[in-house]
Amino acid sequence: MPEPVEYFNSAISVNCAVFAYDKADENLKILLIHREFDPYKGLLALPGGLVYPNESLDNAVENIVKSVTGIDYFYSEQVRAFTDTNRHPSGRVVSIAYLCLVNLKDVNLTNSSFAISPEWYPIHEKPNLVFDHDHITDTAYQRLQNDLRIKPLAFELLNSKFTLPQLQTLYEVVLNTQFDKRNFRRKLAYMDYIEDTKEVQKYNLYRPAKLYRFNHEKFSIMRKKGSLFSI
Amino acid sequence: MPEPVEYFNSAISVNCAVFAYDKADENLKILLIHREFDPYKGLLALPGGLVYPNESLDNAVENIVKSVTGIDYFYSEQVRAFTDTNRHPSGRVVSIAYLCLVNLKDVNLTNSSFAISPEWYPIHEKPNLVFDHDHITDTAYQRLQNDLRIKPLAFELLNSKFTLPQLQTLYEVVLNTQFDKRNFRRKLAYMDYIEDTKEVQKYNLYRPAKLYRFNHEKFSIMRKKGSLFSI
DNA sequence: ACAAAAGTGTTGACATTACACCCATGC
DNA sequence: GCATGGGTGTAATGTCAACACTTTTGT
Repeated sequence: MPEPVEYFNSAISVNCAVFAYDKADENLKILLIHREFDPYKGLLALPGGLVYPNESLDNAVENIVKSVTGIDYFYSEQVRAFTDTNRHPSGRVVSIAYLCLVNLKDVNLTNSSFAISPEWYPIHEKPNLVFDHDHITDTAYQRLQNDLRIKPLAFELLNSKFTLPQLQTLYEVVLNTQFDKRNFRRKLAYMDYIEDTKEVQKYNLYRPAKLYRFNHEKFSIMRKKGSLFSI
Repeated sequence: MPEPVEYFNSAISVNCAVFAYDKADENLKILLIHREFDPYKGLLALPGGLVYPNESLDNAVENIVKSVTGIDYFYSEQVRAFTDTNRHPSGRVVSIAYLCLVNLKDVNLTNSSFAISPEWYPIHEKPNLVFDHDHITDTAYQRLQNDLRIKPLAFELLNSKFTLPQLQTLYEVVLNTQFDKRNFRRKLAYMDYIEDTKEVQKYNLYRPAKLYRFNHEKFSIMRKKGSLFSI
C-alpha cells in the first residue's frame, strides 16, 4: 500500500491505570489526576499523555508514572488499544492503555507539567472521568482481577515483607471474594518462593503475624520448570 | 497537555492474523499475502494496512479480511498494539493486531489492491515475514491457544454442523496436545448448547459420525447465568 | 466377514472445600 | 486474665485422568 502523507496525521497516547493497595483502609486505589490543559482542563482523568513520534511507549509510561508518583521501577503491562474515532476532540488519537502496579509507601504524589492534584481514589468510589477513561479503567481493573490469580502481582502491591493476613485481605479486596484462611495458607505453603523471613510484624495490637518475602529469583526458576502460579 | 501539530504525525495500521482450520490435512492455517507496495514489496506479510484518520479499526479489519477472503462476517478480537519506534521504515506506525477466525469453506482467496497472491500456510510451516509480523503472529497464535480453552471459538473454525471427532482433532491440532476421547466427549455432553442435529456425516468410508451444532443463543443465555466455557 | 473409525462407563488419584479450636501478644 | 487477631489439620466432596471393548458402516 502506498503511504501518502494523509495517513501520518494521527497521534498516539498512553494512559496508565495505576493501582495501589492501601493496607490502612483495606482498599484498592487508582491514581487520578486533574488535567492541566484543554481539552477537559481541570477535569479528572487517568494519567497519560501524547507520545512523541520517536518515543517508546514503555518510556512514556515510565515518565508519566514517575513524574506523578516519584517511583522509578514498577510493574506495567499493556492492556489494549482504545481506538474509537471520536474518543478525542482534537483529532485521531489512539490510546494504548497500561496497567501499572505500585507500592503505596514508595509514592510521593506531586504535580507535574500535565497533571495537577493527583489523588488516590478507592476503585469503587471512582468518579466519572473524561474521554473514554471510565471504559479504560474498567478494562484495566478486569485485567488486574484476571492476572492476580495467575501471576504473582499481589507482591507488587505489598511491601517486600508482608504477612499472610495482609496478602489474603488484598486478594479478597481486589477480587471481591472471600477465601478460607486455612485453604488459602495451604496453597501458599506449597510455593517455595514465598519465604518465611523469621521476623514478625511490629507495633501491632495483638499477636504479631509472621513476615514473609516473595523471592523473585526462585519464582522465575520455578516458572522455567513449568510450575504455574495460581490462587 | 498542549497538542502541537508535531504529535499528529503518526500512522495507525491494523494487521490481521487470520486463522482457518483445514479438515482435509488437519492443519491450522494462517493467511499470508505478498505485499503489493513498498516497503518490502512482494515479500510475505500479514494482511493489513494503514487506517484512515476517520476510519474505525473494526471497519478496517472487516475490509481487509473481506477483500482477501470474500467473507462478510467473521470472529475478530483485538490482540494488542505493537508500537516499537523502528518497526516501520516510513515513520511512526503503530500496528493494532487482530485475531480473526474464518471457516475455510467460505473463503475465496483473491488479489486485492494491496495484497497479491494470498495463500494459506500451516502455522508450523510459516516462512519469515516482514516488519515485526513474526512477533505479531506468535502473539496472536498464543492468544488463540489461550482463548480456545475458555471461549467457544472452535465453532468459528468449523462448519455449522460438525462431528465430535472433527472437533476433538481441531483442539488437538491447535493446542498441540492429545485428549482422551471419552473424557473430551463427556465434557461436551454437559454443554446443552451443543446440540445433536440427528443427522450423520455423509460420504465417509466407515461408520458415519453424528453431526452436532453449536447453538449461539443457548450459549449466550447460559453465559448470562454465569456458566463458563472450558475445555 | 472384515477393516476402520465411532461411540460408550467405571475406577482411582488428586484437588478443593468445609469446618472449629488453640496460640501468642498487649494491655 | 482477657480481648483480639494469628495460626493450625482432617474428613468429605467433587473434579480429572486413565483405561478397553462394542457398534456401525462400506466394501
